[in-house]
Amino acid sequence: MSGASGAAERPLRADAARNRAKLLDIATQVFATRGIGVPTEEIARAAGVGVGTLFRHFPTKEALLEAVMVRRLETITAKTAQLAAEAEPAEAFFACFRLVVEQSAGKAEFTRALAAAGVDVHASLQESTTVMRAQLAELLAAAQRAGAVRPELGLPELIALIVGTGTATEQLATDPVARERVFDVVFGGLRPH
Amino acid sequence: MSGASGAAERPLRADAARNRAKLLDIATQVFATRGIGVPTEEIARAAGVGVGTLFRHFPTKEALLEAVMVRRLETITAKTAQLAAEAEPAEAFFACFRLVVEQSAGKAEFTRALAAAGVDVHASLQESTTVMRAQLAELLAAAQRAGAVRPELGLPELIALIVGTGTATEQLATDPVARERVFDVVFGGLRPH
Amino acid sequence: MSGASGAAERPLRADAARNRAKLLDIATQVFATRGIGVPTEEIARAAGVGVGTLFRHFPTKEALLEAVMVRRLETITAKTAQLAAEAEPAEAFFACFRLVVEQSAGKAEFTRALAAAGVDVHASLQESTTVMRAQLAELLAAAQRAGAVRPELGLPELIALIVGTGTATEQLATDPVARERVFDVVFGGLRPH
Amino acid sequence: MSGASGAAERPLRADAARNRAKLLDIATQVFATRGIGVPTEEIARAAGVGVGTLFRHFPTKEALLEAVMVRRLETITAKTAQLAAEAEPAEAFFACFRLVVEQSAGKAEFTRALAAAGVDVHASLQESTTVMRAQLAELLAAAQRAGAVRPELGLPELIALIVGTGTATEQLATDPVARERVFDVVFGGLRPH
DNA sequence: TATGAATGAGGTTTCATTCAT
DNA sequence: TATGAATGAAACCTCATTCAT
Repeated sequence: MSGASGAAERPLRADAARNRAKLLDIATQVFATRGIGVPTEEIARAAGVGVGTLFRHFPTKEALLEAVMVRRLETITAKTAQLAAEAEPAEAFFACFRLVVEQSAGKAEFTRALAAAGVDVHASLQESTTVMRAQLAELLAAAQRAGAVRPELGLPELIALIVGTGTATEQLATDPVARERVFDVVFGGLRPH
Repeated sequence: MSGASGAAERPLRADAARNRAKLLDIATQVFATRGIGVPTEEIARAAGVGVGTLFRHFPTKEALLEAVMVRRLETITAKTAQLAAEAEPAEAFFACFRLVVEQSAGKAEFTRALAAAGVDVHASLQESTTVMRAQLAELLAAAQRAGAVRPELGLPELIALIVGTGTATEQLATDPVARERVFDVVFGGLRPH
Repeated sequence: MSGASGAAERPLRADAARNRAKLLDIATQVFATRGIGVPTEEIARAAGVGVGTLFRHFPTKEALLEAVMVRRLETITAKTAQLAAEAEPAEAFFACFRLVVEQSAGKAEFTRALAAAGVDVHASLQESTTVMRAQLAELLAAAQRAGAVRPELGLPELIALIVGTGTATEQLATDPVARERVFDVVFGGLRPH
Repeated sequence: MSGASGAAERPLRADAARNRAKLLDIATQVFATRGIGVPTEEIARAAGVGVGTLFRHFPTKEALLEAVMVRRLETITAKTAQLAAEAEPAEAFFACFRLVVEQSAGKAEFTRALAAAGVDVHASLQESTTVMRAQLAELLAAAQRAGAVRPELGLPELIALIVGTGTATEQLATDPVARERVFDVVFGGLRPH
């Protein structure tokens, strides 16, 4: 398991890899803060490369967006797996819920794309979301068996709640205390009544 | 009560008024179903008028969007006021929460605009949101006095939760049962532990 | 037969019609002299309108090209029909051959497009070429019955020869005498040996 | 034979020479089948080398095109010289006419470039065409002296007819019989009436 | 020397907004 | 006043050519 999940087809030259990474980083950030409407050229400029380079790496704006989302999902899934392995079911469930929410927070469009996940995505993205869904399903089931979460809750609702909580906390970016109270409410509601 | 909230400058000829109303109706619907990215021309065509007419009534695309939101907010505020007057504090609070969520549901862009409410809106929208915020603040306070809602919850969190719940239910559009479970969770969490 | 062949779907405002015509004229000329590679914007500028106007009338560069060709074909077919009606079979055949060649002369790309006629064209162009082919077939048959043209010649060869003669005369643009000798050769070869 | 026609500046390493040859072969073929619009990169890929290598050998896309044409002309000139030496004037003339046409057939862009020959070409191409023109002039004169070709025909018309016949036969690629009839017509027309 | 990543000018097309009819 | 044609600033994307590896 030495190769990371993204496993490039060919080794990719050092500078090319650097550029690709830089582009993904910048795009993630720019899409998050300014929405997916930003001109491709601006992302290229922010990354310090020409448009041509961007389009060599991501042949389409949509492809760039997808790559951003895939990478983000992969990061989350990796952290989730770790958390799930290390903690008790109940603790793991809530920690992961918070993790996913926080990783997506501030990235409105991304959140929306995650929302559309089950619907019409391309192969690579499909794959990433499938992994994440499987993880969440497992965490949920374990937490329910442990009596820490309402037994009637299904996976779709869980995902909807995660996305919703992301939207909610996004608006409270400047007020950590209020954000914590939002988690209190949602987590409180998730526990058996 | 001749001067409605929008304060009409001049009486507006009958057909002009009809056009304006039609445009608002169509725009509400089109923005909701196809996103705010739709060409202005398409909205005009759907409303059966020329683009010129549209721009005569709303000097900017943004102005149209704002008008759509203002009208929606006004509708909601009116219904909220009615509910608040007719029901017990606790009942009124939850009914209004659900009302606002459902009125915004399926209108992702609108939800986001509502989210941005406290930040950078234009005068007319500012006014509408202020009214709504006042209503919600009152409902919240009353419900808390009645012991039906956690006492530590503030208005910002409440609004964030409404918006978040809107996002969440939006994704469960086809599954009313799941949607109801989302409300169960959120409402459960809102009550004192 | 009051309506011209092009029969606009809707009356089209006076200025719009003027612009459309101007664009077609300019495009015909520019494509002819500089090839189909010229930027669309240049055609718009030459016609004294903005790019937007060009694209309102012809939603695609290809559409513009097609329109240019259709109009040219229609002009030719009309003149051909007149010639065919007025002259004896032999005379008509050769006059039309020359007419088609000369109308296409100097328009290399157009000639090539005409060449591709039977192959992959869009509806409107298909229609125009079909008419022209029918005319040529009739002229050829009549001339052959009159003993003025080799009896074994088929329509495909005739068209190929027209296109080829067009290419040939195009190169002799500055030397009318030489061009006439090319016609002598081809016409001589067309007659029964 | 160290100084080949192109006058190699330096001996050129064996692999470099192989690459150059491969590039010319592939380019000839690709330009012929897909037009001169194909991206340079595609030609490089088809030849199994990087773009950099292509541009080392041919500093410009135009230079590559020119090299392709020069080589083609050289091939034709060589074959023409052989034919001219081996056959009677009349036979040689018609055989060479057909040869030139067929060597250019299916290479529309090339034909056009040949057509532009007398006009604005670069040195190396100029040279090649000059040789070919001299050969054709000689063949024509001999055939006219032998009474096999109309005496009034000049070199420009001959070249125009060759190019035109090339265009004509190109369109009949799938019908050898029709193509033969085109030659019958042109050859018939070339003979004294 | 060969490679292919990077560059960026330029091409086509869209769309908010203005203005002649 | 209503219409929809005209406008032109961008947006996305391609490709000849350069240059680091």
